[in-house]
Amino acid sequence: MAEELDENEQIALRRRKLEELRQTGVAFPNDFRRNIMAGELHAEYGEQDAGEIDTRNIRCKLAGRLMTRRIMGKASFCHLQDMSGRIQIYVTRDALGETSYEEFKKWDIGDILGAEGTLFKTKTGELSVKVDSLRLLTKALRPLPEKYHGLTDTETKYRQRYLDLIMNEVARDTFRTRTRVVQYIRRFLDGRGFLEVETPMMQAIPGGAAARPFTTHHHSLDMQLFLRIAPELYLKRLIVGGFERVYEINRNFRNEGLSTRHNPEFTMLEFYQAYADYRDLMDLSEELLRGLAEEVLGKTVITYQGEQYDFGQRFARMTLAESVLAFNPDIRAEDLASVEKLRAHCARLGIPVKPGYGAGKLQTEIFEKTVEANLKAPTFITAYPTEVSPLARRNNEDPAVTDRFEFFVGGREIANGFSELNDAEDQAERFRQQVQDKEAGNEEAMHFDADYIRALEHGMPPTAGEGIGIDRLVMLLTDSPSIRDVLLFPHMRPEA
RNA sequence: GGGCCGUUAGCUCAGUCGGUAGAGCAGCUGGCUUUUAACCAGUUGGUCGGCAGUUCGAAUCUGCCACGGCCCA
Repeated sequence: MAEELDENEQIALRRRKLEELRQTGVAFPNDFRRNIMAGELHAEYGEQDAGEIDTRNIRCKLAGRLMTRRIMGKASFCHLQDMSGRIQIYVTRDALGETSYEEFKKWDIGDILGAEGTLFKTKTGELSVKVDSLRLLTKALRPLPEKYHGLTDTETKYRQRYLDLIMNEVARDTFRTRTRVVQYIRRFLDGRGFLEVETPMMQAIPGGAAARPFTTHHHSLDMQLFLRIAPELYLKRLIVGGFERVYEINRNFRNEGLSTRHNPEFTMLEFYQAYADYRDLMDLSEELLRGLAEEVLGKTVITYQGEQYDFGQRFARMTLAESVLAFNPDIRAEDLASVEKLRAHCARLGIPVKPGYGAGKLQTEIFEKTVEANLKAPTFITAYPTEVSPLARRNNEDPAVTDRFEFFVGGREIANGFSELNDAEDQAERFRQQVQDKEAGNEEAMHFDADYIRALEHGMPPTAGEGIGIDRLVMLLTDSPSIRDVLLFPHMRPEA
């Protein structure tokens, strides 16, 4: 069914202009070649004085979108915008000839032009190109948002991201920063001997996290498949295979609600290092995050939504139990071992609990409700209960907790890492417990992955692994309040 | 899932007590050869998110729905 496009007189007029172009020649030429970009001109010549620039007679060919236009009779000033920035062009009837100049005056803001001319500086000192040849490369049929306020409508920014990118420098910066974040992480890990790999996005048994998966169907195999919720179990199979340091930066899919922190698909870094433990990874994380802040912000103090977080200082470290006690004066240390006492505390705090919850799960619930949001300064929380950590290695002294940490800043979880469980028999037992939970109605509980157990039975070296949520990290580094601000195309309901 | 707020011209926004809708930008016409939110004069453009209801009369009041935002679960 053909989509009904909204039309107005501005669009209709532009369509008529395009029709004229079709009649008189190639309406969409592709033979123009530029030899420089706006940003390069500013970088090279921005500081030079007008006389010097005139003397050097600098010729250039530019292409970009017409963003502004000031017509003063027989001369006009415009700004062309390309990927690197904007440059002013000076278009005159004398330099262009009467016919071309009259054509130019019929073009519209938003059109894409190719310009050739000589560099100069105006009397106000703006670097500009005096154009002697100008071509319309692509006719824009729809008008751009208003030049001064730009595009501010949140919904349109997300649905028509290209408009946001054309109009808003902040949006362009955010997504450039996102790319730099990922580039830095790759460099960091590559430099430490990690191998970047790709593992299945479609899995027969979704594993590696506690989450509801999306389902899909393979027609020729006639089987149900799940979009992955995590790459973890595949990456650890690679560790078994002898790839002792691997990482993957890719999408995960979790079937949960949307919020300022959740998108159904999101990007995760996971990396695994053999012959290391969770403490090694905490050190590594600190180094990574500190270097990343320096790389993209040029400093280690991050300002997020008016608050400041210092990545230059050593990050705080405390156990989950310690943090629960620190933020809950009403809870005594001995209560943490008692399911009865913990249930009472949950009731008092208004935390809904289910019958099967043990002490570890109850502690974690209390942690999430009362501690998490308060972890503003960069903090590692360690010693997560074994009950909520089915893939993590038990602590040698206290088998009720695991050698695991999560990293928090600004009250938000950014990373999750642990010494990996490489005891195949313990892992099998943990899976059985998960299956029981699933049968008891927990839709986020894990499946029993016999193939993964078989891999562990071949022997996985002692290994530590970690996941870092790239979107949340980028939010932090770009001071973005919503995850949608760091996703080029966030998930939206269909338009009405 | 619940609460609150929003949806008016291509964009950014006004719209009083319910009396048939305005501005700026953009567009169109004319003027203008160093402008930059260019300027000056004139001017076109509306399913007021959708559907019902109340009313002599609804952008405005009521209900339902859609989409978006924020908060909570």
